[in-house]
Amino acid sequence: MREKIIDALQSALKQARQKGQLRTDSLPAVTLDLPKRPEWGDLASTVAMSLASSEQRSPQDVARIILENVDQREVLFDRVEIAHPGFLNMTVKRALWLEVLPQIEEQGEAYGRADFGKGRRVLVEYVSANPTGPLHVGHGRGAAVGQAISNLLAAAGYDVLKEYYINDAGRQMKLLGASVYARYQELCGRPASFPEEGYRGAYIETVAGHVRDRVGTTLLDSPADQAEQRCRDQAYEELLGLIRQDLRLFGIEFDSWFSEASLASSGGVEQVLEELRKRDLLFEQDGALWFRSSAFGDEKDRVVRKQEGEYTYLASDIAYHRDKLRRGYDLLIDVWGADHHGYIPRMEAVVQAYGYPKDRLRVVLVQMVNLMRGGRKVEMSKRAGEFITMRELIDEVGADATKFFFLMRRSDTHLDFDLELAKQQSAENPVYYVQYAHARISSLFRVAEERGIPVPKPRETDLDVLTHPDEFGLIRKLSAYPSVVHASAAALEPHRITFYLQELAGLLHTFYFKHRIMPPAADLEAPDAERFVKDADASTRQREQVTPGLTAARLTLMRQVQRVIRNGLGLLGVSAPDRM
RNA sequence: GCGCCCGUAGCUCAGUUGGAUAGAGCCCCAGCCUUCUAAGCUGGUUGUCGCAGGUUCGAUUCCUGCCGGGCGCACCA
Repeated sequence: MREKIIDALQSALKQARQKGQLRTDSLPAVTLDLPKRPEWGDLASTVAMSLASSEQRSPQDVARIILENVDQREVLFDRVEIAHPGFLNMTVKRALWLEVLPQIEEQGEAYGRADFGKGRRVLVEYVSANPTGPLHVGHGRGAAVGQAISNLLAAAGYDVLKEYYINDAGRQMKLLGASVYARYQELCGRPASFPEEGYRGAYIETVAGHVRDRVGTTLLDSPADQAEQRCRDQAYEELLGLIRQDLRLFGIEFDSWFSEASLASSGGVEQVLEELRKRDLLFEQDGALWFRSSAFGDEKDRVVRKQEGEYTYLASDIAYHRDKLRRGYDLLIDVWGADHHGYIPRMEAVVQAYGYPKDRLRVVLVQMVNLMRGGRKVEMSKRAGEFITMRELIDEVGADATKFFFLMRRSDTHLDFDLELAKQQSAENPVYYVQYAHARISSLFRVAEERGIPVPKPRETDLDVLTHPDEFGLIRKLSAYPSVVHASAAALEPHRITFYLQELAGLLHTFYFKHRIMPPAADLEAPDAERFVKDADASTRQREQVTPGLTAARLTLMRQVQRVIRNGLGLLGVSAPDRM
C-alpha cells in the first residue's frame, strides 16, 4: 500500500523533471508520515518542502507540480490537499487500505521483513561476559538488546551471526583460578591466603567443593601452578556452563562462541600485530609496544604490549576484531556496557588500521539498570558481592517481562526497572498489556471455532463492510509496521518495536471493548438481539449488532492484528501466549 | 582539565533523515463487567522541550557557549 503511494510520488517527481518543471537532478527519497490530525488525511509527505530550497521556489509550488504529475490520482486517492507550508496530505482510497489485510495474511511471519540488508553479512557480538561468575542484571540487558538487534537485522534482510566472545585469557582468569584454589585449600583444611583482588562470591566455594569432590585432596601436594590451573579449568567449565544455562533460560541464543584464548594459542596476536607493524602503525617506546591509534582519530596512542612483555587486553581485541573482519563480515556490531564508551575510538582505529571504513563497526552502548522495588532503588554493590544476578531477576519476574522491560527504553539511557510493576498482572504492566491483546484475539478464534462460526481467508471475505474509523485506525497501524521494523533495524533501536506494540495493543483493546466481533452467545439460543440494542444508553459497550459478513471481516482484521503482535513480540524475543 | 552521553508533564520516558496545535505510561480523581478473557475500557489535570544565541520558510531535533547530571580519560579488563 505504502509502496504504491511512494512509487506514485516518485514517478511524479521523475515526470516533472522530464518536463523540466523541476531542475534538481538528485531526487529525494519519498517518505510518508502519519498525520496527527484526521482532517489532514491519512498519509502525509514532506517531499515538496525538502525540495523547495534547491528548487528555489515555494514549497506550495513544488507540491502543486508534484501533484499535477501524479498519474492515477483517482485510483489512489479520495482526496489530496496541499497544506501550509507544503505538506501533501493524502486521503487514500479505502480499497487500498483494505488491501493491507490480505497482504499480511499472505506474508504471515514474513510481514514486516525487508531486504535492505540485501543478504549482507553482519556479526553481532553481545554479552561476552568473563566466565568468572554469574551474569548480572546489566549483562541481561545487553543480552536482550543484542538478541533483539540480531532479530531486527535478520528481519531487515541481513545474514546475521550471533557471537559470544569468551574472555578466557589473561589476568582475570588467573585470579579466578587463584581464588578457587584458595577456597579449595581452606576446604581441605589448609589455611591459605586469599588473592587480594580475588573473586569472593559464594559460587567460588561451590566450585572449590566440586574440585575436591573430583580429585580429593591430591591438589594439596601438587605444585601451586598446576593446582591453580586445575582449579581454573574447573571454574571455567562450570561458570561458562552456568552462563550458558542462564542465557538459555532467558531465551538467548548464540551461533558462535569465540574463545579469546584460542587467539593467543594460535599465535594470532603476534601475527596480527605484525600486520600493523608492516603498515608502520606500531612503535616501541619506553620499553612498551604501542599502536598508533591517534592516526585514526583516537586521542592518544595505546599500549599493546607492556614493558614486562605481557600483552594488553587491547592486543587480544585487535586480534579478535581482525579475525572478525577477515571472516568477511560487511558489518560488525559490538554491544557494550556504556562504561566502555571511551574504548570506541580505539576500536574504530583498529578497523581503519586494517584498511576498512570506520563505519564497518557499529558499537551499541547499553546503560546501567537500576532495579527498583516499591519506588526505591535496590542497592547493589559488586564489591561486597551483593548484586542481583540475572538468574534471580528471571526467576522473580519471568523471562518475557524481563526482556520487554529491558527493551522499553533506548539502550543508551539508564533504565529504572520496577520489579513490582514487572510482576504485576494488570494493564499497568506493558508486557501483559501487549501479550493480553494477543491472547484475547486467540480466544476469539477459539470461541469462533466452538460456535462453528466460519473464518474465511481475507481474499474470500468482503472487507468492504469495514467502514468504522476504529477499524481503519487498526489497519493504518498495521500498515505502518514494516516501516517501523525498517527504521528500528537501521537505527539499531529495538525500543521502537516495544513502543509500536504498546500502541497497537492499545488500539486493539479499545476496539475489542467498543465493538462486537461475533454476535453474543445468547443470540444463538434466543435470537432476540433487540435486548442488547434497546438500552444502548446504559453503556457504550458492545451494543452493536453484527451481521455474519461483518463478523467475517472483523475476524480477518483481528487475525492480522494478532499476526503483527506476534511478529513484533518475536523480534523482541518475547512469547505471544494464546491464553493468559 | 579534555572527551562522550543525557537534560521533554509531579515520576519514568517516546518524539520517526529538521515539519503542522510536542505525545504515551505511571500517579491522582470519577465512572464502566448478564455478552467475545476486566491481565480490559471511558473521561478528567499536566509543559519557559535546562538556559542564551545562531542556521532555516520552519528547531525538541542541527551548530556555538553556559548551567546541571552520568560515564570515561591505565603499560586494568
